[in-house]
Amino acid sequence: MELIAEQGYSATTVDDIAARAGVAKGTVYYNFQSKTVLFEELLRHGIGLLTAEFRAAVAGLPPREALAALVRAELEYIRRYRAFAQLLLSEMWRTNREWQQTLRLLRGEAIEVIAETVRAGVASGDLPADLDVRTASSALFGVGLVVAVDWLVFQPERPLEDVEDALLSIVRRVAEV
Amino acid sequence: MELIAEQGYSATTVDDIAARAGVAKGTVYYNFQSKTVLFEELLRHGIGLLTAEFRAAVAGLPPREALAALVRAELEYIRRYRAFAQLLLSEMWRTNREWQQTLRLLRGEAIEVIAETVRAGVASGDLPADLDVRTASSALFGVGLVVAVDWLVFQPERPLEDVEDALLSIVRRVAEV
Amino acid sequence: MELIAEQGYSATTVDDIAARAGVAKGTVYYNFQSKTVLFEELLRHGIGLLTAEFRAAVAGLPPREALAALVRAELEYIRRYRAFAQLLLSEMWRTNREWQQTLRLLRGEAIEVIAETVRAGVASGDLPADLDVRTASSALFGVGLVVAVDWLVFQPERPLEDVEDALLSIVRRVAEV
Amino acid sequence: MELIAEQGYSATTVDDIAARAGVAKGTVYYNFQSKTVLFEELLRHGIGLLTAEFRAAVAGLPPREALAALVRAELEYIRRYRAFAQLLLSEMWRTNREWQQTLRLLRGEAIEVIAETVRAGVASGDLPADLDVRTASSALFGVGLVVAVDWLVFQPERPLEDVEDALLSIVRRVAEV
DNA sequence: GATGAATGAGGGTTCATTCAT
DNA sequence: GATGAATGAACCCTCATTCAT
Repeated sequence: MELIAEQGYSATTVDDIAARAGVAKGTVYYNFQSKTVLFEELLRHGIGLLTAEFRAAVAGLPPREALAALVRAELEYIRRYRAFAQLLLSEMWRTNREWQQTLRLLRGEAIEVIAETVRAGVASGDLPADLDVRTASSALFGVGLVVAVDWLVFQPERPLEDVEDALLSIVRRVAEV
Repeated sequence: MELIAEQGYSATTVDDIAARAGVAKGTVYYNFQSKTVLFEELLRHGIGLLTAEFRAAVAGLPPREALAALVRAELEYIRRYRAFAQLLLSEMWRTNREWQQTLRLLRGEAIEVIAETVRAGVASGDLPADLDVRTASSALFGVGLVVAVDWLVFQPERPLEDVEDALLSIVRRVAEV
Repeated sequence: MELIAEQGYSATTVDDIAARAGVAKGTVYYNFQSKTVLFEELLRHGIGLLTAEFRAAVAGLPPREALAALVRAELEYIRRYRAFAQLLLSEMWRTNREWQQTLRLLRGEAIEVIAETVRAGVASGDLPADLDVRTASSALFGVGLVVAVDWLVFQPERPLEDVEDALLSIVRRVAEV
Repeated sequence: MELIAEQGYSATTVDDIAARAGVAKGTVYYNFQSKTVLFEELLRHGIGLLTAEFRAAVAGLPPREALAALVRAELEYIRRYRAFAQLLLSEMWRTNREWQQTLRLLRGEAIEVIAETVRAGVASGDLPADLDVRTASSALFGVGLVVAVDWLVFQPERPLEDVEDALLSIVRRVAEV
């Protein structure tokens, strides 16, 4: 995960992976069908973690607070797994890739947590009735990713709290009934 | 441009490029120092086009209208050069790439147009005084990219006008003094 | 070794080497870092052999006999590894080559055996006191090489013993106190 | 000549040659059938020069003095065209080269001048009667080349006069009736 | 369960040569 | 007489994958 997240998929060789894992190259193939499958499982692991944190963040909170909690959870995740976040940003909107299917599925699972929150908010009247659930959810996910990574890459001296404030204030305005 | 934008840098071979261009492989190397340089010139060309359209869009407009015009110009550009936009989204926030230097420079030129507009708006009082110019400009650029590409990739049936409306309304709210 | 010695470094492709060795091309690269490194190891092997035979030839002999033994050892070596000797003659005095460093080192080791003999002879008074050790050693090495190879290439019908006699008589005259 | 002598045949591209000559690449092919032919003419020119100097050196001298003059002429030539001499040393005893035929011919012409001197000396009784003309001539030529170049490459700090003295004294002893 | 030597398809790059202008 | 854009064969090298042990 460290290697591929830092260097990218193509730049990371199976030799590298085996060496970092402290096993022989054959062992990688003993445990994974192919490099592609290994990468898919990496994506599964990484996005699964994010989805789990999304779930933990919203647990028991009312819609508007849950929304804020999701933003915080995403930023926190990106801060902790910065390289993986960059990887996601690179791969998420690409087409013609072998693992595209898998990635869409995983993206769907993560966004579904956001969607549930939005859906509940719309139903309870806490969020605007004309808010398109699917659109709002995926936009929130994507915007959080790009804004946070942009900050990390191009303005690393700034504290991530600033991003959080900016994003939360925007979300709040958009979420106003 | 079509090939690399569609398949990505590594997946596109120089053979592919030569074949698509209808020339021999040697001809590619007669015109470009290396595959990397070719890609850099591709980036230069593509982002140069965007920068030019940014400049054309804001010409003579007052700050708030210029901001809206920039959003429209970016979306229009992404609609027209969809594959290139995906490429940008994939490469813009990666590190450890040979063309990173070039990309950062070009990104800076494009964002500078946005920054000039924001700066003028803050100076004239049309935009909030506490708006951080650098941050706001790069965020606007990034958000437009990810939201539009997300739409194109995951909800292609929706008209791009919806994205435009959504983005413009957000920008307007954030830009309120 | 046969291939490179016969055709030269550039004219011998890695494909050739793999084919002659009866392995796949990748196998060559699994065992050698690069074609250059392979060639360096070839030089190391070949010159190492010569150095070893030099050492064996002089073992226990008094200076003047040792000198004659060295000439005989060199000629015998050239006869046995004719192609390699030609290779040495071609590469030894070239500059601007990647393996130059390696070659100089190996040359130094081989010549050092000769030098030890000459030095001992000068010290014991068996050889002229004004003989420059370094010069005499490298000249002896080079002359043996060029005279023997010249004979092999341009007058192959002549027995090598003639060269031996000629060289030994010259060495003896020069070595006279 | 400068380029090929310094970098070697393979390392010098036709582009290099054209650039150094200040003409277009096509012009090189307008004047020379191929790179090989160009190299052959280079050899012809370079060795022709040496042959001419040999002829000039021996003109009118008695055999033993002519022999000494030849040694001096060869060394002087090597000093002046050092890179070309290294090139000769590299190519002269190689086999399986395209220009081998040409090179042998040219070598023959140069050595013939030496041979004429030796032959005359043997006939007149100035040189030992049992001296093999062909062998002696080619050996003198080769030894001069390798000893002088060795000196230039491995002991460049020493004056070439030392080599001259050493070679002349050897030649004199060998030439003693 | 684990290994690592071996593979070979495929990639980027070079460069002598050609030929229309 | 001269040019230089275009060529394509050939080269060195990489690396995901296999398989006998």
